[in-house]
Amino acid sequence: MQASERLDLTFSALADPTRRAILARLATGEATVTELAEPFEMSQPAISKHLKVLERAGLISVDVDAQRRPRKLEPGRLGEAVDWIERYRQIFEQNYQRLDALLEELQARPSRRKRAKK
Amino acid sequence: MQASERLDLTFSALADPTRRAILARLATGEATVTELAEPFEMSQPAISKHLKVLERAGLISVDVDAQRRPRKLEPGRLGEAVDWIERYRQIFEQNYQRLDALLEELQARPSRRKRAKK
DNA sequence: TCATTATATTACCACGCGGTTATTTAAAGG
DNA sequence: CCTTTAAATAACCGCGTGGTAATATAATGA
Repeated sequence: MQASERLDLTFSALADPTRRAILARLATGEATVTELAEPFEMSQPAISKHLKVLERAGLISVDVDAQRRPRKLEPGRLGEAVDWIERYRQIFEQNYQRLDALLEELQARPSRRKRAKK
Repeated sequence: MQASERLDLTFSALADPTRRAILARLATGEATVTELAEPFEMSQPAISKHLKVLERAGLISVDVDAQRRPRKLEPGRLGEAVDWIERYRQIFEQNYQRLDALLEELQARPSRRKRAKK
């Protein structure tokens, strides 16, 4: 799968508060569908759908234990998401440093602007 | 606004490849709607919609310069998103450490399991 | 004043998402 | 076997999203 597709799936999986709560719960250890459904005012099929979204995003994985299907967190994709964000924050910061230096220079030696700020 | 709502808006804004590309572009400096629309095979109103999503999420802000409306990156919300992810990665890592220790202990002194792995 | 440029807004459409209830599948265990 | 338990699947619904084309708004500048 393409990196961009993976980011699509990861970020849209993280965009739902129920799914974030599921991940938060799974961060403390694996859990079954019914265990995960219990704290929510929501049907079991609804939770199963959310879990499928999280699986497609590669954020969780399934084990098999009799009739149970315990889920556990798979944090690799979270890392990719953080990496994407941090990359552009860094570029921005560098740019901001330069802008800052430029502003200081302009205060020291003010000159004509290309377009007036209205 | 609630922190959870902000995360909803931030992550769903990041879930679209066009919007991520826009943010990547804005990380290198501010740009107008038409400048942003140019590299995409997409109409100007489509880009304006994407920009509105990014604004609602607080990821960008608008300046006024004559008829132009240059957008610039507002990286604070990206920080909130990273913080959320990193928090649960950390909890998971700690849990994983403990699990690791437990597994070592089990190998040293194996005992009855509660439920067979089938 | 009038044409041009930049952007926003409106109206529309197809599609996917998040939820429901009802039903089905699969394994466990008496 | 048959019942129970755990989870998945199907069918459905309302709504938001991502796109379009057409039009409106706003500021510039000749």
